[in-house]
Amino acid sequence: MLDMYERLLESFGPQQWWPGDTPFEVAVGAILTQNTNWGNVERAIRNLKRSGKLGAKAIHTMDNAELAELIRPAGYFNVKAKRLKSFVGFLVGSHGGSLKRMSRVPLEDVRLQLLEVHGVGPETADSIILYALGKPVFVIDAYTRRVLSRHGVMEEGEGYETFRGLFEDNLDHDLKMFNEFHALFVAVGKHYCRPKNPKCSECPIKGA
DNA sequence: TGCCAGGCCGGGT
DNA sequence: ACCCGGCATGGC
Repeated sequence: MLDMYERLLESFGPQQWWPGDTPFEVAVGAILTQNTNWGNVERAIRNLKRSGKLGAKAIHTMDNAELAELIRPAGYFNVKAKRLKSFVGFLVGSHGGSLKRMSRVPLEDVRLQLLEVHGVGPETADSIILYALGKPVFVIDAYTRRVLSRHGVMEEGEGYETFRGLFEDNLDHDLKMFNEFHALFVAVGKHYCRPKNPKCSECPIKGA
């Protein structure tokens, strides 16, 4: 696994993903980007900022229709409006509206809490934990699965936890490295592992 | 022009 | 325990 990381880092360089202005913005982005191009998410976040609504209280008190209109460019705007509100409801109700406070809860505990939130599945939960809370969990996404299965490392249909275990059981739990590694899977996936356009023979991790 | 994007839920087998 | 349809905008 580690040599794969090093190859990817050498090929694509540091990705420096998701600095975001605040952890809250990062968490919102994690929900908005579900099955969605990041460029569209940025527009939605700009709309929220421009309206002064990018905050826990603002979203908590906004009605679904108004929120949906603001996040329209991110697609699935009706379902995502509900999901954002359920996440913020959880944040306010269980952690005083503060990701800082939420980050005091041990990793596996906060992970189980997030998975209870409507609209937060394993990838979104782990993206929030890694990129907004700054705790070392390994995020698995469609690219990770596809790249690994195309290179014969694991069956694509294996469960999320099986993929997560592959990394977490075989690597140091290093925040910076987990952060970069996941982002690098997205980068390599976009270049060499599109669903109907695989270019595995040119992929830098070939044979790793 | 289709195809694709940093998923998840609910209902049906 | 899986499988599938629905959700929707915007770039290439």
